[in-house]
Amino acid sequence: MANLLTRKLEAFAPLSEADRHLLDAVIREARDVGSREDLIREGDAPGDVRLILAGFACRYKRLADGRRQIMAYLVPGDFCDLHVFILKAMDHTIATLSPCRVVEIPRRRILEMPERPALARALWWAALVDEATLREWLVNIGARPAEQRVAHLLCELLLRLRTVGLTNHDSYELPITQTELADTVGLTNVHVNRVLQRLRGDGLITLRGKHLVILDVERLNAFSGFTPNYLHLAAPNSVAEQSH
Amino acid sequence: MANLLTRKLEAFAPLSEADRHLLDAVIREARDVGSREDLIREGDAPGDVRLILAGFACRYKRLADGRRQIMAYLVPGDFCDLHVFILKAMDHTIATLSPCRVVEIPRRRILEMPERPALARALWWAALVDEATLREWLVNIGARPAEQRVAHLLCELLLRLRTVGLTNHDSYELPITQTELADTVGLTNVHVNRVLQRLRGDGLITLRGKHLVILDVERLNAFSGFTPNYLHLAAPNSVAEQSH
DNA sequence: CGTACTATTGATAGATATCAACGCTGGTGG
DNA sequence: CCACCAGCGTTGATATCTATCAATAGTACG
Repeated sequence: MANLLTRKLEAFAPLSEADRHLLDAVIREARDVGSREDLIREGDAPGDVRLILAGFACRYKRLADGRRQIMAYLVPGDFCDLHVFILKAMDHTIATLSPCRVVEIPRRRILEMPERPALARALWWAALVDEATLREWLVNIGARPAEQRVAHLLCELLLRLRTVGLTNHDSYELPITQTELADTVGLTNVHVNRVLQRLRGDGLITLRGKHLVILDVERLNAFSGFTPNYLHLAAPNSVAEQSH
Repeated sequence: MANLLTRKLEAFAPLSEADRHLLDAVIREARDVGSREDLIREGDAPGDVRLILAGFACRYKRLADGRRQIMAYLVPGDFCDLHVFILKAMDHTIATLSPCRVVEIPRRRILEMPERPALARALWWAALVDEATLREWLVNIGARPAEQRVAHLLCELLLRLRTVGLTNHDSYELPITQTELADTVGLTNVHVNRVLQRLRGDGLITLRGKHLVILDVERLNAFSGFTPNYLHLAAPNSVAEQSH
């Protein structure tokens, strides 16, 4: 299996053999983290750069009334905090949603990237896509009704997971609870439950346990208003399918 | 009057005399743009870097049903697109909300920044703060009820405008329509209108025309759950007051 | 002094949250 | 291996919030 990270970064532009080797080296010393553990907390000083190799993690904030808002999903190939080390304190918490495999990359590894222009650009790209995704989530929560909101999220995840080879045709594993889904789209767990039932009823998806199948991608895209432009993928059609 | 941009960047860390001169030079050739003009549109290729010197602008996306979501306010001292030139196409539109004064900074000016570490770090910081603000907006829209939502926005703007010297005690000019406010917090213009009335009725603010007065900052902060940590300001108390 | 936004108000509809309960499942300890 | 427990998904009834629709009143501006 190809290195997950190179695979993702090459969705932007090809890398040299040397760059790929460097990325391989970076990924060696991963560790496993259990489900629902905080990786770094709001207020902590940012340390090394973390990269998710397997599992789902998220960024979130908790409000005074106990409500929590998930602001990003981190899926395999995503960096937790590529550039934050400039800042003195984290302004949000990062936690696993499922069991995860995580690498910690020494800060200096990242700092020496400028010597490798293609790699540096690829990391830039990754950071810009993260930000663009955040903007799209804002649109999603701010302007779309409940059903299109969760549908949109499912469409986005299909593409993101596909670029790292974690889809099987139009299905993937979504190791997330309905309550967590609710915290990400700004709805109640009860309401999310009903929304999912309606999406199932409309023949758009199948979701049993943690296994999601999108029955008609075109229709789900159209329904939710999903357009992948904000993911800034180089060649939308060139991504190969691969089951884990 | 001190250079607005240096003033903002020094909210992160002091700059050298040379750096400040460079920023002064960058700002010379500004142009005026009318209200409600698009500066760059979704789909366009990013060009030079733009910086707002006066007035309010915003990032927004428009959905198929005509609804629009504003994803960021750009106030004086804010960059429109610091690093996007890596990408091939804009994924959102940037437009003025009021008459604005804008500089276009040649891309190469930005690219030579790495030779000035303090400056480079300051620009990094600005970009990270933009992203952190975006996250906070997501929390705002996703998890806070209507009144706290708009209250929170007003609290944020007070601080952001203060760091560039555009506040007068606890008041500032908010050259924005209620409908635009509605498009940013994900509510209806009618509802925003009622929310504002309640905030007025509770003695929290005064808003006549475009002039906003926050009557009790502490209370508004507490009410809306505002904490400025995500703005990553170096010295919260050291900012001087200055009326325009 | 019209004209066109913008702000405001009232009445009503619709969406989403809240509250409460129940069944299912997977894991865990006896 | 079974009994228990806790978390998760599901359902129903109801309350609350926010949107919609429609109209009127300010306000700015040519």
